[in-house]
Amino acid sequence: MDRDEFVADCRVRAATDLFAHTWDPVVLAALASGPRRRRDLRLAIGGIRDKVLTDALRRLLAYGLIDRRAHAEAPPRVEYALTGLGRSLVDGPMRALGRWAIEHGDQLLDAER
Amino acid sequence: MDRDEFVADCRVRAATDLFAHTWDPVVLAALASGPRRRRDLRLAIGGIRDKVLTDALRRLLAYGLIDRRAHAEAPPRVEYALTGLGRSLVDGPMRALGRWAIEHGDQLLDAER
DNA sequence: CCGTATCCCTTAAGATACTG
DNA sequence: CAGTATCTTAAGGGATACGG
Repeated sequence: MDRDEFVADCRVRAATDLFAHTWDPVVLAALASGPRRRRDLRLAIGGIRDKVLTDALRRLLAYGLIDRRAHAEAPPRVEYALTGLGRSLVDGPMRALGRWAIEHGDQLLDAER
Repeated sequence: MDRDEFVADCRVRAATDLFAHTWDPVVLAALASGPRRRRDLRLAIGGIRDKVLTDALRRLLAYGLIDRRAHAEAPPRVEYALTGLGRSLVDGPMRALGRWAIEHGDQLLDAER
């Protein structure tokens, strides 16, 4: 991997932007263990607003990281799940980041925000 | 790694927040090949404003990911470098993210922004 | 249950100019 | 060279209420 691939206009930049929105990685993580209904998602995450969750889901759908399945029932049932692409992101880079956080997280001086 | 370690209030969340600011990972990447003076940093990155670079450097210093060395000379010389912690982040998770981006980046539908 | 519609507030980040 | 000082704009995210 060349150094310049890392700087400014590069594909790595596009990848880090996937984490630019606070809740997006959290939603991805909540889907790591399998498909989930919207409500379960919101409860599992905790502290997320409906609007914010909607925004996050929309972005992740647009990126092709998750997909949405609506079942025509009453009451309505909608499930979200990782796509293959989303799965590869979660199992690869996100897991690596998780391991790093567990190992080095306590060294972060100002990580509270 | 437990599932709950991944969701909402967890250390992974703290880690993803490190990528929440657009230019922070770019600056880290630009320091991957070794210490750099502020000016070189700005030129290597390209398209970054002085103020924005200052903001990014301040955050990274506060997080303990980089350090700053000012040499008492004329003209002034200031060098920034990765700390051990910063190095571990760049060589680990960021590199994993880079590999993922190179492999799967073209599948991102709306990654332009 | 699954969202949408507002309103508000804060902050990132761009643009421009200037100092030690 | 290495920053600081303002100003401005856009957008993320929180709070609350309502609609299909």
